[in-house]
Amino acid sequence: MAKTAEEIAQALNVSITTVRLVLTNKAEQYRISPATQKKVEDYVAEHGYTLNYTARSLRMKKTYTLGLVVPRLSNPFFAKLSEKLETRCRQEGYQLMTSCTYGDEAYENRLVKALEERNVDGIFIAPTSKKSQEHHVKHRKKPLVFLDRDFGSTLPNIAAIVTDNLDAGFTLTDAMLRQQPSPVHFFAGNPTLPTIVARMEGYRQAITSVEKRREDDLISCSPYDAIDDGELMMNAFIDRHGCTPKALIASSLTVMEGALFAVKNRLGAIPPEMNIGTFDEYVMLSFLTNSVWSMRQDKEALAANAFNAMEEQIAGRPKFGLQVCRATLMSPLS
Amino acid sequence: MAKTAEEIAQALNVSITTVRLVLTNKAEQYRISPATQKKVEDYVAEHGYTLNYTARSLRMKKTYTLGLVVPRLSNPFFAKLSEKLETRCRQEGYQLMTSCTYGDEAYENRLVKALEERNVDGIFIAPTSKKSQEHHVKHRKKPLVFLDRDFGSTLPNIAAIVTDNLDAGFTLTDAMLRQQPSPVHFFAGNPTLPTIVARMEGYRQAITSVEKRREDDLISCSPYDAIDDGELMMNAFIDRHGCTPKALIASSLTVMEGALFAVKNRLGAIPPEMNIGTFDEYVMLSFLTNSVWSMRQDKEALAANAFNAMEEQIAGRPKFGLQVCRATLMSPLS
DNA sequence: CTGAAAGCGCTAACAG
DNA sequence: CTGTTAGCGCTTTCAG
Repeated sequence: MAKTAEEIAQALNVSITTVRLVLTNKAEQYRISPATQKKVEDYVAEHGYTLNYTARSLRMKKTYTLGLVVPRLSNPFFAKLSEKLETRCRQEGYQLMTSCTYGDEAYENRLVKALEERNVDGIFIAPTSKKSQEHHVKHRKKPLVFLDRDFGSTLPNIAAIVTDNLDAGFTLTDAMLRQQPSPVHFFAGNPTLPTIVARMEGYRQAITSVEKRREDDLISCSPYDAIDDGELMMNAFIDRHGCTPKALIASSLTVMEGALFAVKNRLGAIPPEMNIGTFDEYVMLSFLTNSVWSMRQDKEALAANAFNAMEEQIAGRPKFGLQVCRATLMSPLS
Repeated sequence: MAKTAEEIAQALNVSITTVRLVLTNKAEQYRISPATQKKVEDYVAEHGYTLNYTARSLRMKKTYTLGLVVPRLSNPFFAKLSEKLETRCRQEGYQLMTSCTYGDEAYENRLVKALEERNVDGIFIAPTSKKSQEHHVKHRKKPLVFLDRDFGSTLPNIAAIVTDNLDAGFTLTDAMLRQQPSPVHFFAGNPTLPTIVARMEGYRQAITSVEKRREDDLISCSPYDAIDDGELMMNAFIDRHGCTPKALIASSLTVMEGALFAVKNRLGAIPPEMNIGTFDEYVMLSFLTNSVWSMRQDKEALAANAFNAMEEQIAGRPKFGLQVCRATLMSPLS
């Protein structure tokens, strides 16, 4: 068991201060005699010393701990994002505490409260709804950075880092239309999410230039962004049209998984001529014989920008506003 | 900003203890007068109060925080596992701090040290190597539970929760052989990992009953359990045999991803007649036209057992030893 | 160069 | 029923 500074001091018959000075590498600065320095160092080398962050935090009112609240880690996008963010935080000496909301507002609020009680220095949140986002800004006692989602609250002083989903939606749709001009359908899971709204809007902008059809024929919606929703939409589609879409964009990887799952169940296989477009790429999608377009979100940049925004807020010079990261098109041709 | 107990006491002209008693719901027990009780409650209702866990932790020498150290969250298995574990911890009032090692021993040790400094009450680890596992048990100052991997250290008093990988390897191989008796190949990423060793051993037991071939012809190995390794093994296989395996088991989902990626790159598509077997199932794999067998690990049970083991250690009545959870076969027929 | 002391907000024990 | 006190291990400030 590593000792506390006081224990070391007693064992060595020097004052606590002296010990601390060498432990915090201020020995030179305070010109501790090399002899005592060595004494302490040797003792530590043998018995070890681990700084007690709890005590330190209490005194300094700073825990070097940050919170991250995401919908679910089983979503590969959030898994990757939190991986990146954790690495970045650690580089700067911060521990990250990650929790999942499962899309439950009330639970999300409890998570945030739990993090505040733990005196985290700040919290990253991918909020579930506009309501929950506003709840957080209204009750915030800590630096707050919204990640991936910003519901465009009317409240001021919000820092949010998101992907340029409108551009992503447009670019994706446009690329698919170049390949095959016939209808490209869109399955939207939870159309209240700003990410989805933006992607749909990009889709619309690209589609209306070539297609005059009523949107109802092209866009399916489902209340949640879960695998079941993708399944439901696909089943409804097949029931109605008697076939799978010629080309399909899903609003998220999860929805695409549900949709393809339904196809596989109904038809026994995924028709290879069905063109697929999605956000949040995942290797396995490319194993299909289908042509797959996907927008790769820049998780690295999202994490880096989010951390920077957090650091600035912690330092007391917050830079509020929306920061946008671009996604890049992964096309089946390249 | 929520007040501290002392601030409330001053504002209300009662003693700190009185305030704390009602805050900790011990008002009844100590028969605080309803009047003062109400006074405090009203004040809290208006101004709020958030318990300072840092101070509490310092005093109680207990943080209600646990650490989790895994190779990477971008591995869907660990993402799901940490999701389950986080939920379970929270149910019991614990916060979980998750970090990724990226398979780096030195970094892993630093992560554990960082968690100890934060005074976590215990640490879950999926260790990178036998060496790192032994390092942790040797230097442990906290309850320790190994997750998913146990290198079978000779040191005593280890608690580990793992999947029955030998059985999983056997069951998987056996099922595939029933379908198609010709050679079933095995791609092993990082054959020093106990999970992989056990899966290979299960494979061997199943295979030797029907096949007399030299193992070299059937098993490929690569030093790491990463996507590149799967790719390398597949490329080598194709170079040597001029074709893809008739049936392939990969030691992990990651390796399978790499292998299929190589196939797709070399041949333009995954030959549909290639039978696929893997551990750690993932929906998307089932979208292939290939027959896919997979062993579904019981992440729920792993998380629950790990948490229980941790709780027992924290309570001072450790139950050491290996706890095994069974995986279930997902066959293409069902 | 080294030492002493205050105090972060809480819990626990004891004193009225 | 309510109040006082010590002390968790650290940082910070002031005194030698």
